[in-house]
Amino acid sequence: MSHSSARLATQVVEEGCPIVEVLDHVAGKWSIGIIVAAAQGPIRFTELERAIEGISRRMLTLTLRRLERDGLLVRTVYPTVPPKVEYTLTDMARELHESFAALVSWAERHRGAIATSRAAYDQEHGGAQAS
Amino acid sequence: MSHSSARLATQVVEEGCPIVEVLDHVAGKWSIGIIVAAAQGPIRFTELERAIEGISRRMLTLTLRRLERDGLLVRTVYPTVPPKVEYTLTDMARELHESFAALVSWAERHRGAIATSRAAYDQEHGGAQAS
DNA sequence: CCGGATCCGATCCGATACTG
DNA sequence: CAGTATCGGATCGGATCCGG
Repeated sequence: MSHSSARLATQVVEEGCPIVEVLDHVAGKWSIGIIVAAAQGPIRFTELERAIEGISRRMLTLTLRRLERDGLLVRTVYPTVPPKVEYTLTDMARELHESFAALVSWAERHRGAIATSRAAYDQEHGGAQAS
Repeated sequence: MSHSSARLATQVVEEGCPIVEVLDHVAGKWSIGIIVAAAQGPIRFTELERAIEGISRRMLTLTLRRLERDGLLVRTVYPTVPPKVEYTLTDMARELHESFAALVSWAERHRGAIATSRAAYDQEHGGAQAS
């Protein structure tokens, strides 16, 4: 039937509705970078700040808080002077990291094709379009 | 050395910088839903609109245009009355869909734990926090 | 070193109305 | 059916200043 694909899509996406909410958190602008950067082991605030390069202190803090709240990151404070804070991925987050690695791999493999496609699209739809 | 993890993180994320730009497009609020919904075959505009349920016509159009521009979707117009437009995933997008499926699977498996973690976090950090 | 608080411009996105 | 156009609120995100 011609409906079958639409019905199936409906099911998939409706089931996914709370999922989308989860993914929106996780797919925030900086979340992927943080999780990738933290994947090799505990990492400090300043290390993250320099590692991601482009992130502001504000967004780093906010994103860390959200990831901590979602149970993806554990925050450990060492009461030393100067203070030292380490962020560690939870098991849940390490699983997620594997999917992210696949995503990053995909982006690397196809970003050339994507750029080409964009250029072609922009040229045939009035050359002045934004990113 | 204690630097090694930070150095590695820096490398990974800096290489990923143009990648983040790509992923930002792809990880837009509705992109995943559209790609998942279109994964089983060509799908029409209205079918998408009903399948995703929560998306506005405006956002559907904008997201479709962006995905088309990025070369993830092919738009086919049948000059009939009433008009009929079908959207089809490209091979590149079908690859991406596999990663998305893994992501969705992750979100399904862990959304309970995430909700629990959030509740705990909110309780011990002044109960009134937003989503 | 690791943040929190505030201001403010940029952007996203939904609601609504109109079209071929 | 498949869009486009415009408005206005909400949210994002950078800059800056302050504190433990």
